[in-house]
Order: sequence, then C-alpha cells, then structure tokens
Amino acid sequence: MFPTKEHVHGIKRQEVLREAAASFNFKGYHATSLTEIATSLGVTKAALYHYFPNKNSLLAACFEHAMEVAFASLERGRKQGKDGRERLVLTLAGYLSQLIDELNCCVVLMEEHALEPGDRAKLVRQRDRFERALRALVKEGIEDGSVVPCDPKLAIFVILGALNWVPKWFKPSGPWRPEQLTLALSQIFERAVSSAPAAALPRDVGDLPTHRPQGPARQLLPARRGAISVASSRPAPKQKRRAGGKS
Amino acid sequence: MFPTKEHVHGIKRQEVLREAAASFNFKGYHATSLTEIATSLGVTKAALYHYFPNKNSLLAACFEHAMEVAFASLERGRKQGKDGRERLVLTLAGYLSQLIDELNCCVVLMEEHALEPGDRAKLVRQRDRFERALRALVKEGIEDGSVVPCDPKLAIFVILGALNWVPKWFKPSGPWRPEQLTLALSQIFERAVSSAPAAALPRDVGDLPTHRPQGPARQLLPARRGAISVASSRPAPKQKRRAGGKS
DNA sequence: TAGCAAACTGACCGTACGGTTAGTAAACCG
DNA sequence: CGGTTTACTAACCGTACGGTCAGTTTGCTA
Repeated sequence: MFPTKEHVHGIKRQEVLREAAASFNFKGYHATSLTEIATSLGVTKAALYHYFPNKNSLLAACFEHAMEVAFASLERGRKQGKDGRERLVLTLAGYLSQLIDELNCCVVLMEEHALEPGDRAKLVRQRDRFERALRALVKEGIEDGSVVPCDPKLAIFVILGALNWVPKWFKPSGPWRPEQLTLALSQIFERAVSSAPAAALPRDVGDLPTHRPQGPARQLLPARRGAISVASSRPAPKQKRRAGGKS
Repeated sequence: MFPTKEHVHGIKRQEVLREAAASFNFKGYHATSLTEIATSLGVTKAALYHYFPNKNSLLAACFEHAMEVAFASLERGRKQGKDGRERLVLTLAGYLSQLIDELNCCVVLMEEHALEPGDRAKLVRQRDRFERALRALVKEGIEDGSVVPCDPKLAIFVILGALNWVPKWFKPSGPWRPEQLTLALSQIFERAVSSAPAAALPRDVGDLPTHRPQGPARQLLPARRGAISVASSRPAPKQKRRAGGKS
C-alpha cells in the first residue's frame, strides 16, 4: 500500500514545519502564534502538538534542516567546483535553492535568540563551522587566484546578509522563479568577489531561464475535514476564545 | 544655563531610544520586553512611559529616525557624487555610518510587521520611496556607464540585505571600528556593481584607517540613583514580580 | 523654607499566548 | 463486528508582558 501510516504522519509533519518556517521567516518567531500556524493549516492549535512537542522545537527543526542543507551544499560545492570561487558559489546556490523550495522560502538563521540554550549552542557551533568553511573557500579562492584579495570574514558576512534577507522580500508567487533568483544572486555574488568579474549581469531577473514550468506543482492527499492537508488553503475552523469573559 | 530641563529630557529620551533600538536590532521587537530595556538603563518599566507612550511608539521612532537618516544620506549622496555609482555608494555609506553611531548600531527595517497599521503604512511608503530612489541611482549609473548593466531591483535587494544584516553581527566594541566597516562595505558594494571593478579589496578590515581614537567617547550626565543616565551600565534596581503568587 | 512639578517606583490589571487535558470521531485491526 | 489507536477539538490553566496609577522622592523656584 502506498501511503503508510507513518508516511502520512511524516508528510503532515513536514507541512506543519513548512508553514511555521514561512511565518517565522516572514514575521519572526515571537510574532507568530501557534494558533496562526494551525489556522492557516486548517486545524486547531492542539493538533500541532501531535507533530511537535512545543513551539520551540518547531524553530529548532527549522534550524536543523537549514544546517543539514548547508553542509550538504557545502559538500556538493566542494566536489563540483574547480577552484575556490566555483566551490563557494556552488555552495551558496545549492543552499539557497534547496531551502527555497523545501521550506517555502526559508533561510532562517535570524531568530536564533529564541532557541533554548542547548539547541542554541548546537546551532551556533554548526553555523560557525559553516561560516568558517565558507571563509576557507574564499581564502582558497584568493590563493588559487579565482577570488580577489579581500577580507574573507567581511565577504562572507555580506553574502550571508544578502542571502538571509531573501525571505523578507521573495515570494514564490511573485514574478521571479526560484531558479531565476538563485542564478541571479549567484552571479552578483560571483561578481563581487571574482578576481576577473564578468562584464555584465542580467538586466532583468525575470528574463533568466527557468527549469520548471510556472504554477504550483505540489498537490497531494486531500484529507478529511479538519485535518492537515497539503492543499494549503481551506476554510479553517473558528478558534473561539474561552466562553465567559471575566465579569 | 547649559542643560535646560527639556534638553535633559530630550537626551534621556534619546538614550531610551538607543537602548531599545539596540535590543530590537539584536533580538527583535517581540523578544525585547520593556522591563529589559528599563533594567539595562537602570530604571523600572514605568519610567519609560515618561518618554514614550507605549512600546510600539519606540519602534515607530526607530523607523522614523532611520528614514530621516536615509533621505538625508540620499540628498548628500546626490549632491556629492559625480556619477550614478558614486551617488549610490555615498548614500549607502552615509546611511550606514550615521545609523551605527547614532542608534548604537541600528539599521532596523526588519520588524516592520510589529508596527501598527497607520505607522506601518507610512513606513512602507517611505521605504519604497527610498528603495525606488536607490534603484534610480543604479539606473543612472548604468546609463552613464559607471555601473555594470544589471537588474536594479535585485542589486538593491542584495545591498540592503547585506546592510540590514549588519546589526546581527557588528558590535561597536568588537575589533572593527564603525568607519572601517563603513568603508569596507562601501568598497564591496562598489565592486559588486561597478562597471570597472577595482582589482583589490582590503585584506583585513581592521587595517583600514580610522578617524576617531579607540574606546568609548560618549559620557555625560551622571544622574541620581534610579534615573536614566548615559553611562549605560549600573547596578539597576531589581524589579520584583507581584507579591502574592496566586494560591 | 514652602510649594510644586517632574521623575520614578512598586504594586497592580487585563489579556494573549504557550501548553494541557478530557473527550469525540474516524480509521485500522483481528 | 467489537476493541484499540490515531487525529483532532473545545475548553481550560498559568504566566509573562504591555500598560496604568497612586504615591514618594528629587530638585527647582520664590
């Protein structure tokens, strides 16, 4: 049988995570209430506790996923790139594109302060490791001549800033496709650090080639009323406040 | 007489704003409680209400100040720059440097969602105007040949992302002086968009020239116990929770 | 020195939100 | 079929935080 029990559970869990990530990215962790997340999934707050033990673990899961993607991209970049600059740009492009379409536009890494000390320490360790690896790529690039001499620390701060800012303005429903964005950003980054910058950049991101056709692709598992579905938007049950006011 | 009553009030107000801005920038609006702000100023929460009507107005004031600085920098950049690229870079440098030392490292512009609808609409209007102006500078630069042909919208997103990210990692007490940071950032931005990029960038931001000597410069008005002083750090009165618990 | 306003405190209120729990309804299993 | 598990809801609790207010301290003015 196709959708086993655990499989369905996993998919719904993913869906919760995606919704949470999108909201955390856009409005911030503290500004996002569980009720909001639940409502936009068509369920009530309590339902979320079937998938995550508490709000904080949702955030932790976002970070965990982001860091997994980060290191996977790093490895791929290291393998496929032929010099420091290529390795750097490939890593960044992989990181960005994967997070965009897996977590509905997610680069997180803001909001780390909201994590609990243990989770936070772990994240900080991993993130530092990732940043150090990126800086190392810059250094490699300087040494092999592919990257202009510069302060690797600052260069990486600038690049990560631009990257982490993406969720604030990018909407998958907007005029630019994720692949176009990834490509265009890579080119700007490349130009900023390359020892021999290209003469030109795309004049309009929307003119860049796209791989996938327009329009939403994902659509599965129409669930019963009041359950988490993947067809994102539905009436949603009203969530009443406690009956008697106070007086 | 030197410090008139209103003058002192104004200075303290500034001090509150600076403290709030620093915390909003670093941890976010919702993660910052008024008690925290008050405590680190050495007063209690209620004291803040002598300077601002509510928490939201603190945020609004941050944005207002940031936008004033933005447009002032824009005007200066327009006057002093000789081509599109120079005007752009001067604007950005002015914006960054002024915000860093006036608001203790502040570029805000995240957290706009926390504003009340009226304030928010105003901010969005102003910010859009600022962004459009920056894009116009890029376009000018492309036309006069000082800027590489590119998508002005994306270029500005990238630059503002890097800029808005600064408060997340920059500490005035760290190894880099604000002027060094401003200069180094300007050079990277310039390189990313210039039609004829410089061959090199500074290898170490800390080696760049500084104008001011190291160490904190500001120190005024030691206030009486329990009042807002400018000498930032002091014991701070404990802020007890309500006496009887609940039972 | 009295009078007064501004600055601040400490105790308090209302409420939004994270989290819990008892109960229901569908789905699964023998 | 009956029994059990899973998914979910409605109603509720505790509390942290924004905001208020009566009262005290400080310092200016006359």
